[in-house]
Amino acid sequence: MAKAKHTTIIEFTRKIASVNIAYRQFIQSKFKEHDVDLTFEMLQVLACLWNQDGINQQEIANLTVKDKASMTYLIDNLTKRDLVYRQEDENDRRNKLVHLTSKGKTTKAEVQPFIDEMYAAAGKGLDIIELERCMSLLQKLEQNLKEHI
Amino acid sequence: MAKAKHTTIIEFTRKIASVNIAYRQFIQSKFKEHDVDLTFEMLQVLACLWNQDGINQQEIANLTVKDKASMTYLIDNLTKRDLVYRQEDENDRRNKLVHLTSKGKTTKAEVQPFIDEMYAAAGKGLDIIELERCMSLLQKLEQNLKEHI
DNA sequence: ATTAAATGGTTAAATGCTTTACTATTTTTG
DNA sequence: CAAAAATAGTAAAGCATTTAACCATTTAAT
Repeated sequence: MAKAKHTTIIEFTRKIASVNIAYRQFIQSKFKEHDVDLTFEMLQVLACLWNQDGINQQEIANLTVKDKASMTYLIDNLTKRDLVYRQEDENDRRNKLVHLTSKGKTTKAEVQPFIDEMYAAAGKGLDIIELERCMSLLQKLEQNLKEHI
Repeated sequence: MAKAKHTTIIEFTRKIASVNIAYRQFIQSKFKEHDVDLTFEMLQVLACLWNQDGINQQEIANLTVKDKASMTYLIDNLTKRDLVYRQEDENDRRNKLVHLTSKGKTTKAEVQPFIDEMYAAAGKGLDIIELERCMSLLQKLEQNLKEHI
């Protein structure tokens, strides 16, 4: 690979990591400011359920790009906080369906504004066409990495 | 914000997270395949030192986009494995300069090929101009998030 | 010059991630 | 149908991250 391109890829990789961290810090900072006692990961899980309640742990893991073992741990913690509960799936007893408690449901009203704010802030001044072009490049890059493992 | 754009940003955000994970899994998979007993995070630190030995912990933290507390922990772990050692900076005694041991240096030859392979795989078929355009969009997005915290 | 502020590092606690091994259940295959 | 493979979830151990409080040292302000 040409030196210039190699250097560009290295910078690009670092930028992806730092953007990822910026998202996380945005939410953590808003939550701290407003005394919301939730981690970024818990929020990711809750957001899936606000969109569709009663999906199973593996489905949540896929949506949040996490491991099923991490998901067990996260659902445990959310259960301790009385935000969700597990229910066995009668149609396929391997599955545990995850449901929001009433507290889990009301939490949405409390935190959704911060999520909307995050997306609004992130996209400020960005062109949707550019975003889509960039996303398709990211898609190719991800596919490249997965193909060469 | 228009609905289409909001949806695009949400997808975009998820794609950034999944690309980040793809990088990590690429390295973890190569390391496992070749019995290299290093985590992704340890590699990030070592790669900084292979590039420039003897920088301080905060500099490594900045380069790897990590917290200084995480850095203390990582340097502790790398020290236990006899890959690096700390040295007090005589010019500014707040700093600890981190140096590679001889084992830390020889590890580079073992591992650098996988890193090069990762960047080569990632960039395959991608245009450098596109990469730079995408990177500048990511830069704006990151700046947006930081400004609205 | 002295005080206040900033910087670099450490520690501890709580949370999260990853790997491996394991159980239970369902689906595929021969 | 029975054996094998795949899928969903759990558990434990080791590693990583975040926050907050805390030192030590250096720099800035007056």
